[in-house]
Order: sequence, then C-alpha cells, then structure tokens
Amino acid sequence: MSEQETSFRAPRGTYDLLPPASLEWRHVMGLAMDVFALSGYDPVETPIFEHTEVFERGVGEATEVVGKQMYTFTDRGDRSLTLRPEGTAPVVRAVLEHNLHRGPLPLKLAYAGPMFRQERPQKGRYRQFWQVGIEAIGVDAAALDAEVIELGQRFLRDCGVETTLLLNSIGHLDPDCRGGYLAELRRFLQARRDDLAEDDRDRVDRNPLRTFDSKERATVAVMKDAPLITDHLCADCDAHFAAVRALLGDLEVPYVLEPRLVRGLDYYTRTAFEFVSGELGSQNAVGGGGRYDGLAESLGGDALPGIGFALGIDRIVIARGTHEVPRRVHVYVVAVGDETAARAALKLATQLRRAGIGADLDLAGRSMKGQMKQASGSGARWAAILGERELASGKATLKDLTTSDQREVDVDQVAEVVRP
RNA sequence: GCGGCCGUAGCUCAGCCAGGUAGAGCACCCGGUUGUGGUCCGGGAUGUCGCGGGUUCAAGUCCCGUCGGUCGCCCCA
Repeated sequence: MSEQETSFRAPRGTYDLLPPASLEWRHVMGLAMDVFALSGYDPVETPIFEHTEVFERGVGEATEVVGKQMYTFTDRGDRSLTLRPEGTAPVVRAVLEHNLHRGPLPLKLAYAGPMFRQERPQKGRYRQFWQVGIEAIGVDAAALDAEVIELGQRFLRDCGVETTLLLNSIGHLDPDCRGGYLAELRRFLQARRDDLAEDDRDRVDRNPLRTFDSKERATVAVMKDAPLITDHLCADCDAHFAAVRALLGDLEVPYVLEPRLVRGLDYYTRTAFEFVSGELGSQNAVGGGGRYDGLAESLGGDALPGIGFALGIDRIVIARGTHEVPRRVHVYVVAVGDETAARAALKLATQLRRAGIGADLDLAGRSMKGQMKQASGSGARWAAILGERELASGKATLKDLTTSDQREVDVDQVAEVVRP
C-alpha cells in the first residue's frame, strides 16, 4: 500500500460483514444446514470458480445471468473461468465428475456460500451475495418436489421470515409440452406486437416467457389474454404437477398458483416455485427453485433429474428484521487492585474457557467501574470479582448481573456454579 | 445498463434554500473520595463535511465531474 493511496473501500456491490451482524449470519446459515440435515441433506462444497462452460451450458447462454452478469476471467494458463453466479450447476457438475449418481438415489446435498453477479447494486441485491440451498438429484418423483418445497418453507418460518410460496409448472421442452406452448405464445405475441410496450417487443423472439415478467402497463394488458403454460402441459407433466399439489396439500403447505411465474435460469423444468416477502421492496424474492431434469445432460453427463432451491441469506436477514443473537460470553472476570489481581483474573478466565464456559475480561486496564460496565455490555450473566479480599481467601465474588445477587465461592468452584 | 434521491464524528442526523472559523443525540473514555454494571450528574477525545475540479476575498453550503449508497426500471437470491 503506497502512502498516497491508503483509503480503500470494499468494491461496489460488496460489503464487510461485521459483528454483530456477522453473528446473526453464522446463526442463520447454521440453522439452515441443521434443518436441511434433519431431512438427510449433507453439506457439499464446490469451488468458488468453475470453467465458464459449466454456466454457459448449464444455466444457458440466453439468460441474463450468463449473458451480462458473470465475473469471467482468463487465468495464467489461458483457461476461461467464472466466479459462480449460482450453486446448482456446480453441484450437478461435481456429482457427475465423481459419479455420485452411481450410488443410492436420490442424492441429497446442501450448500452455503457466496455467489457473484455483476448487477447494479441496491438493497437486497449485491454483487457478492450468500445463498444456502439444497439439491435432490436422481429421482423424479413428485414426493421429492413436495419434500424440497416443504423444507424450504419450514426453514424460512423457523428463522422468522414470513413468505408466500408461489407455485407453477413450466413443463418440459418437447413439442407436445413447453415447446408447443412457446410456439403458440410467440404466435400470440407476434399478432399483438404493436400493443406491447416498446421495451418488451424484442423479447417476443428472444425469450417470450419473460414478457410475463413485464411491469409495463401495455404489456400487462396484453398478457392478461395470453395462453398459459399450465393449460398446455403434456400428460406426464400435468400429472406430475397435480401430484405435487396434492402432496403439498397433505403436508399442509400453503401455496399460491402463479401460472405466470417463470424463472430466469434455462435449466428449469416442470415444478417452479418462489418464496416472496413483502419486506424487501423491489427484490421481493427471498428464494426460489425448481426441477431441472435436463441439466445433467446439458453439462454432458447422463440423464439425471433433480430439484432444488436457493435462498438468499442477505435477503433473509433483511426480512427477519433485528433479532437477538446468542452471546458467547457467560462470565466476565473483574480484577480489582494490582498486578496480582490482573494475573489471577486471566488465570480464572482461562480455567473457565478450558471448562467450555465463555469467559472474557478487561485487558485494557480499566477501573473497576469500567470493568463492571464492560461486563454488562458483554451480555455475560455473571461477573466474577477478584480483589484483595478474595485473593487472600482463595475465593471469587460471583455476581448475577440479572438479579444483582452476589456471594463468595471458592475460585475452583466458579465453573461449577455458573455452568448453564 | 437507464432514471430519481442521498453522502457532515463510530452510529443516526441537523447545518446547505438566502456562502463568513464544524454541531446535536446515541455510543466511547474518565470522574461523582475507601471494591460493584445496566438509571442519574459532570467532564473529555473524535471529523481529509465521500473524492476531484470550478466560481468566490471566503465553499460543508453554489456549479461540474467522479466514486459510493438508496429507491424505481431491468433482473433475480
């Protein structure tokens, strides 16, 4: 760092995660992985960057994410690499690479980590953002769809986020299903091209489904009469969707059918869903997911169905508002007097820590009053006071900071008395 | 990528319209005589007024640019 340039900021769209917010993050991510584990989803870690083709072929070159938002770079070996913009394609790549699908199916995997997309930042939308998610791979049963969706909803409720579940089926690519529907939708849009908002006209050919996302009034009016994918599903996809809805009913998972819900990644088939919250303004999606029965093949592997979701930690933390996070300091050791007391305090704090009890103390030479204040601020339940009197008798004064009661106990007994 | 608003102490903000030596609250530190916090009282430290340029005798204040944030569009987690 040169003398003239010493004030760096985190890059645009990124931010430093500092205490106490960092504690809440750990808490939410830990809760997610715990809840996922209850359903048999084991953690998996894939690299932060992948060969660019993983996303081009997996997510789809026509998507906004791949076309405009990826952090792609060439390394010294002249390989094109990309910071992962999402988690599903890498997990499926890893499954195929290690032949995990040759074992018992479905594979149930969970992940948590940062993703990268170069978008214009705003609240709830960052260039590096964290997701937790699960993938259930190798089985196309509707029961798996129901399990995955219920799990996502339960986790969100457990961490205090009120969401609405939007549900749709977007079929599969064949001409008797989404393929035929897209042709019909395109015909419909072409006939009314002049009625669409100007910005939406180029979507007719490029990605007609996305016209459903438009907020332009002219387009919305046109789309009211547009054919719906759910009226054009093939028999198999229709039956699958009916089964998913029935099972969600069994599990008492409330949902809203949203036949205009389309998702931005090309690999989705059949079931598509989104969890939306009213707390987030423009970025109302807390998370979403769906089935991706064609993804493994487009990555060059065996045909392998799958379903999963991803949830945005940044948005979850915003949507749940401020919450108390568990404090880790249980005892604050207060030293009164000279160097001898300070040494005894460090020794007692260390004993407590070795016994697995959170303990802290003043190492900045504060007055007793200052130390008591620190004790309050630390969130500790107990203050253990060591002064001349206590040192002479081998005791400590234990003060319960919640009730202000205090009594003397042997120094060696402190751990037992305060143990939660 | 496009448009609106904003950027002053660690935090939340006032001061800007009508240029004249930088403020409040909270937080932080010390103290209110002998060893007790969360309340109260007194005192204290802290600012390249986001950055760069311009106008002016004089710019936190006006103008331009730039970076960053935020809201909307777009997209999505």
